[in-house]
Amino acid sequence: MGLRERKKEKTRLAILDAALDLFLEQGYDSTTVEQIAGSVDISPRTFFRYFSSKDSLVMWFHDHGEEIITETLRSRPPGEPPFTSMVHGMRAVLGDMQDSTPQDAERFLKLRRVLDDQPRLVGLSVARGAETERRLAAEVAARRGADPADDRVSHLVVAIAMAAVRVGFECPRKDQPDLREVVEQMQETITLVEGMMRPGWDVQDAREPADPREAPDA
Amino acid sequence: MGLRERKKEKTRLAILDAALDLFLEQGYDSTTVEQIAGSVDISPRTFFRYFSSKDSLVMWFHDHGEEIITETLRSRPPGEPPFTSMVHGMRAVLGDMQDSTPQDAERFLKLRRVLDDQPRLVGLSVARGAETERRLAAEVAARRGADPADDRVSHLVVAIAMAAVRVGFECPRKDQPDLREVVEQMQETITLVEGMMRPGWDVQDAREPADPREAPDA
DNA sequence: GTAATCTATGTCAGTCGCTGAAAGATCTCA
DNA sequence: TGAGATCTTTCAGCGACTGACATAGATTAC
Repeated sequence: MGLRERKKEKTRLAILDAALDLFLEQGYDSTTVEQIAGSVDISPRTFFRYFSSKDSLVMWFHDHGEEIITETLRSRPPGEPPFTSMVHGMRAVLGDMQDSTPQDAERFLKLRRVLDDQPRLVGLSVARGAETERRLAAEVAARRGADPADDRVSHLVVAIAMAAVRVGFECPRKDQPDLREVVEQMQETITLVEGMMRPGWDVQDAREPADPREAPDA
Repeated sequence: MGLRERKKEKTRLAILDAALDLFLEQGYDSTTVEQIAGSVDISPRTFFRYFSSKDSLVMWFHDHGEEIITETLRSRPPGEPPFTSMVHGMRAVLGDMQDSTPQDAERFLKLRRVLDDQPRLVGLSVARGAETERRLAAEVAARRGADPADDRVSHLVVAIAMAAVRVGFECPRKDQPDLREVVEQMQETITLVEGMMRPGWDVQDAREPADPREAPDA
């Protein structure tokens, strides 16, 4: 990897870090691209050469996650139930998070805080999720041998799985969770949704709101 | 209802119709607010008094649906399983669609076509869905007597239900379906997702595709 | 080591979405 | 009809984003 490449990567991360800090300081909307660019000494035009939009600053996590899930799907055994494969994909994402460098972990946590008081941005991430969903659904449909363009079951598999990840990501309400906690929360949510896939799943623990962990069957 | 009110409503619909037609003719991105305003003889500034953004032109359906679901949730018996309530809400939306005027039906179908070749816009709708989801989840959590701020099961109930509606909305690939067909598709999808909520739901009908590329393993 | 080349960056001008403020037009109602 | 509320337009301006062109720097060929 040449010196040039490394410099680019460095700039990229510098922009990201500067942006996250500014967002946390003064809010997403009141931070301009000009400011971000200014604080890493590049021109606004250059900013857009690194990130296609201000919004895309907050989507790198999503995009990375999508890659991992796609790879995982391709590597799962063909006969496996699609939802199970999706669950493996999601767990792979969580695994990747646990292996991440301290710097990456910090970025992730900052991102979470930014998204936390800006529901619109979560929305954007979800928005990109809609496209992701089509791609992943095609992937899943291919595995099931169904028509990729018109297989609602595949779409639903993906949509439900992604919903679970998102809910897990959003839910921890503690203000300064550490990475491990967030990952655990997400893991629990995935487990939760796995357990839901049977009749009555949504009643089950409504009877006992005090204690979330309860016997799996009534 | 005064003359003023009626005139406003008329303008609103005129804008909507003009916009939908322009979007279909020349694409969403290459249609400017100036053009839309021009074709109904109002100033661009006035456009923004009727619709808070260009994007919001494409969200009226979503917003309307959210209202109906919220109302429905409030009117369901307290003991009912939350997912069942959500299903009632979604069916209410479909019912409302069937009762809509021919003009509204046409608008809906045009909207569908616009969204069809602009995944980003579906995304936007979904994006707003994220906020909707928080509201509805709070509603559901209240019904379950759980903490509205931190109840993942409620979030999941809503997220999964909305995913189903969205998938049903997106999936019909026929280019010129009529309203009845779309509604039926959505209905089927809802039914489908109801049936999924048990172990193995995602394997189940993988056994009977027309062309079983894979043998269901043991 | 110098020249040729490639690529990242900066500058500039311009489009589009969107907003606040102030002035003008229109409707409503006493 | 006149007073007051409400709707619309005009205008000036911000911020995101883009294309075109020029420049500075790194890379490669000689």
